[in-house]
Amino acid sequence: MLDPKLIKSDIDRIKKGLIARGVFEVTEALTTAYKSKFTDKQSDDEIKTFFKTTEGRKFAIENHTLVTIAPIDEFLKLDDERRLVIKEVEDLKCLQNKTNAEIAKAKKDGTDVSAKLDEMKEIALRVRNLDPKLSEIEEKIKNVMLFVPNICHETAPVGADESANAEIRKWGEPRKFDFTPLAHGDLGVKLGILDFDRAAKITGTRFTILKGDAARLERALISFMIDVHTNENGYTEVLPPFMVNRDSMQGTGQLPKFEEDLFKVRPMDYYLIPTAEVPVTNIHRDEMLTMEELPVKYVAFTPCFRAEAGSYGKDMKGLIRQHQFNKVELVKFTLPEKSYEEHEKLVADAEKILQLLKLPYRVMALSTGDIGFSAAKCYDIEVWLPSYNMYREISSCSNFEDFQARRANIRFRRNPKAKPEFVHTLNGSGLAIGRTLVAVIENYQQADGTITIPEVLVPYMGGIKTIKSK
RNA sequence: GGAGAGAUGGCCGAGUGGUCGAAGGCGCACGCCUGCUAAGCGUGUAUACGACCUUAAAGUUGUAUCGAGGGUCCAAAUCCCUCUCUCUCCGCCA
Repeated sequence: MLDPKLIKSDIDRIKKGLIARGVFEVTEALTTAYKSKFTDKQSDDEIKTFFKTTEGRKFAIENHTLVTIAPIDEFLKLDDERRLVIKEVEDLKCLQNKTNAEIAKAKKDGTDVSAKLDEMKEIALRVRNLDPKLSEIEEKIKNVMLFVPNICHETAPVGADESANAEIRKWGEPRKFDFTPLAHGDLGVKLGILDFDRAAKITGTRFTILKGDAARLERALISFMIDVHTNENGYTEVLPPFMVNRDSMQGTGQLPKFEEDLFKVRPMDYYLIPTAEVPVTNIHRDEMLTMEELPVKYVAFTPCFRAEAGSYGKDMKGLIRQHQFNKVELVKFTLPEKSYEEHEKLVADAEKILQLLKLPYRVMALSTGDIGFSAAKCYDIEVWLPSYNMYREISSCSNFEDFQARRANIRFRRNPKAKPEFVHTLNGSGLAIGRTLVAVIENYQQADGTITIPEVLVPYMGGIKTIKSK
């Protein structure tokens, strides 16, 4: 059933002109035209007029950013229809209720009511005809709505894809090797601590067996990260279910749009979680939080399962892209006015792990074209990987503003009498364990083929300082 | 997996077809009263979506909501079906 709150707030957003991104892929030609024809001196109105005449679609220009407003007309039309039908149905029901009261009274008095009953039968029939019409319209609205992505924050760099991402800061210097560093996959197999072939045998491609010190290192990383986040960063540890129902997936925005990326569990209609974000954010679904509770901060370790059909090249080898991987995830529920402040803190909390591990990284602000469906703003933390000779994503920290809160109905009151408001939700990897393992193996490898254990992990490794061939 | 019991407002709890958005109690809010660490009295106390009104807040009004969905009926908290969840017992299991 359609959640009326969802309709209301989405229509409001759209009326305010805050619309879908994704315009760039659809109208690449327009973007090119836009770039070649206009300079920053042009007024927004001039540009707007140009686009209106260029194509039958409507566009809005805001701060020289092209945004489509195509869904507006459809929404408004459906909304008007909905209002009309509601009015009609409710008037009829009102009549019904009144007549019902009269019938009840008349029956008590012993008066004849057969004439009224006939009248009522007719009204009931009319209501019955209108009800499906209403649900059909609401279904349509819901379908449009659930596919409308979040609106990017004004501080997100504008651009079509990852080439427009902005580097915010860099930490550490990539190490200079006096030998040719191996890729983690090759080194791991050589050391006998990674086994891809047997994993493919027992399950399939894109699964890996960690063995001996690699398995222990994975476990060490998990404990280390959780300890830092709970002891130093103030998060509460949770261990959620690794399967969730459809409502949860819809609440955080994975469904309905990304069904094909998920593993479905039979015989229940459950899904394997693609990230702890799903079960952890949904902890407070349909709940009313109090002012004192906020911000709520959780850290959760879970395996993550991703079906993701497409893949390419180098990532197919090694641990970078797996159907199953471990991750420590940070999730926050905050006051709306605090979410961007908390977002910065969240990134810093994740960065701290890399700093303690002494792994070089950089922080990227994702462009409007690269940000995921549900996020308003997103920072990726990218760790240096010698075998790629580049930085690779190891954490993604997003502010969803009220996008997830609206879908999942997570609210709070400023005081017991105040109107409920939606919280803002945020999450970020803190960090992806598998990729951290890769970064440790590659950055800490030695000329003799051994791997030095980062200092902070030694206690978690039972005092072992080096991984050697057995 | 099998058998049974249950799900009502912030909480407890009545209510087996019509005047029930729902008795009563607790809690909470406001007011009154009272000279004593308190009690009493009164009033109010859900959410959502419409309409009207308003600069806005408020207000008036309609509809829906008694775990969820569907059905019967002129009319459902109440009858029927399906599902979910909780509790008790049995089975199975780490």
